[in-house]
Amino acid sequence: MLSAAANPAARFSPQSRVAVLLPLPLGGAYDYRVGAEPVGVGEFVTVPLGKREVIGVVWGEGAGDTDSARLKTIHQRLDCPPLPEVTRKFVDWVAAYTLSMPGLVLKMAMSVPQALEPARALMACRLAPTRPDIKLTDARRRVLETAATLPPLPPADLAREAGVGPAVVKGLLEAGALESVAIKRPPIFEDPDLARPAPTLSDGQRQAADALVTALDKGFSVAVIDGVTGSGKTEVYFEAVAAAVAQGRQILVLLPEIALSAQWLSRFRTRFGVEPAEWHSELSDAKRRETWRAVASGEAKVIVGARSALFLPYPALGLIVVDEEHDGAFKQEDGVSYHARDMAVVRASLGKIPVALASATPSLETLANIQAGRYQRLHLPDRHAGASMPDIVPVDLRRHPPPRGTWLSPVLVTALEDTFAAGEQAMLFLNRRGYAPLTLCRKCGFRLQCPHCTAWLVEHRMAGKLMCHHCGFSTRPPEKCPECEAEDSFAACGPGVERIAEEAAHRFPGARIALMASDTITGPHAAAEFVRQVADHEIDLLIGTQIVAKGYHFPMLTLVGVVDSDLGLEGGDLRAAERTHQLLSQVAGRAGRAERPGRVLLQTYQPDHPVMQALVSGDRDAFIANEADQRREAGMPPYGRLAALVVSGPEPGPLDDFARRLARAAPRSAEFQVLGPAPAPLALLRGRHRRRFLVKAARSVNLHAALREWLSKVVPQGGIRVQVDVDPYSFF
DNA sequence: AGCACGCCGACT
DNA sequence: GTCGGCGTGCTC
Repeated sequence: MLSAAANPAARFSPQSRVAVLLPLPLGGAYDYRVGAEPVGVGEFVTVPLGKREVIGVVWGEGAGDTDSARLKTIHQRLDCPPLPEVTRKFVDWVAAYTLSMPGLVLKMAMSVPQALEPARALMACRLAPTRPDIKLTDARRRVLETAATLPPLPPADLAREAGVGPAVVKGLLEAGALESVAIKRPPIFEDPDLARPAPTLSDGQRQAADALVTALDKGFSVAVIDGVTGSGKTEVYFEAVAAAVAQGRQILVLLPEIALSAQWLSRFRTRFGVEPAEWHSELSDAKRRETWRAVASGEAKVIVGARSALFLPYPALGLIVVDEEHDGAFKQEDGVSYHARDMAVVRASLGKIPVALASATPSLETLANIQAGRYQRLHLPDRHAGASMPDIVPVDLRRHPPPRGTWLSPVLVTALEDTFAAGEQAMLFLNRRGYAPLTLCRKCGFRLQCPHCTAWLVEHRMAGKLMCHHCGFSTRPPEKCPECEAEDSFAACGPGVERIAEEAAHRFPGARIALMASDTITGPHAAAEFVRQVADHEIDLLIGTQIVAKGYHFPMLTLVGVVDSDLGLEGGDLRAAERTHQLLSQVAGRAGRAERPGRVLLQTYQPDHPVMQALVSGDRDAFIANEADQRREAGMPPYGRLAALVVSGPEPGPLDDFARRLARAAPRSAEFQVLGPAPAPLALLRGRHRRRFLVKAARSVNLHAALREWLSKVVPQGGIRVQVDVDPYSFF
């Protein structure tokens, strides 16, 4: 009855041939011979590969296409929970969808190799059965008394309990008065406390929360929590989190930038009394290892993470929440390029569980899915606790221009003065790091450019550097112009946040000003400290880039000024208008979140642009409907499909030859259009030349099959690489 | 990803 | 004459 394929817990007997997937960029799983010990599908094993030994996962029956004489034997089975079937399916699915090597996707699910070693037992001290004849000091007596009354403790804990230094415990261990025993490691992550009182929800919130809770028992579904900033989306999904925990399931909450989400964590702590497990790129190796194990064993119940947390080996995942689902940070661009929101939906579907997408400005993709009836919309129309929506006003820079050499219009300056006079806080938003985006020579017009990229060097005056925002290149400002050798001839062009801070400091000498940008915030702690300073009103004016737009809640913040509302509209990329609308809505949502009404001033040269009009009127739905119509007519996502193909290489000549050959091999039809090759928007990036193709396909064609077929026809060589991005977001 | 093999510059 | 630079290629 039970064939290997039908039985998810298939085991393979000694000497049989199995496929082992290795976390390496290889075309697929490799076949190995099972050793003396049988192995099960999903189990972690070590295998020989060339001269070394690597950890892999038993992926299924061997393919059998390798000569059995060449087959090597599995070395050993590792003693840790097998990779769950749904995780394996997910790895395969993502690899197929993104056209990337399955091993690279597996790597995302494995994190650190040490995580797979058996957990080291924790050493603890207790009284030895017989006390040797030793000199008893006060400190030693305290330690022995403490050890007699408490269960065995690790040396450091015992020393702390006894109020002595660690050396005393060490001395007693060596003297034989204490002995060490192995104890079970205490759980690292405590279960959320469900007995804590839940906040009172509004009727709208209650309905949405009930819908999410009901969905927990009904298999796969997608719900969209669509509510304006301040409408209490987090409280709503916390109810579903609580219900899922009560069922003994695990919950994954994806945030766009976990390292900057101190406020989210404190809300979680308030609601559930414990810390959730965190997963993001800045975890230390030790933390990463113990978190991975706690997820794999089921000990960690609630995991909050960045997009990579999707690939953790959850044995009992019951709910996924994607907060700020519209956020571009969910799209991974390098390596395996995937959109975490879309993959979260896939993961939920494979796991037959519900997923909730939350946003004040849902993406067009998500809204299209609501319209098509695939996703259920849970609408929260009002700000809770009586707060009203901020008043959004455009400031026409043609009519109220800032004085020469400055960037704040008199209208905005007056509003800021009024705000400070009323004892309230303000925020200025400009999505541009550094002092000035471009530096040029006044004598000859030479522009300082990155030597490795097609990009200007951005002056960071506080750091005393010129930096490339694409590759990290940084240099001291040159003494004289590299072109005409003129001295002191450099002029900063345009504003960055540092320059706005300079202007504000000059304009409002009494105001306490803080600058917040990704390069001035060095980690979660710095971000938390910043947030605290603003929340405690130690800051009057917060000036920042994108990161101030995130879900912070500052009750005294009543004025938001957007320095350059038109910035995101440049470049004419597909999502420019949608993205600008989302970003500015988010920024605007920072104003007036408590009982004080908020005001938002949008400095713009295009007050009639549909994006500005939509923000001013608050009619998001009309704006989106119009965007959707345009996309539909152009056959663009979500109504048509896109893939970007970037070919890169060290030399432009051979690269162009290769690109031309690729172009000639392209299948072309009305349903599958290939545009390019064209120089990629960054024609030179990190020293590599880049050319780009754009594939525009109708939903009716099998995009993946066509791409695979196409790419198989031309083999890159000479250091040339082909990178595929299915559903590209940014066009860089 | 590693680790090999392989072909051109500064050392004993 | 060798030691060693990292470019290309393979690993079941």
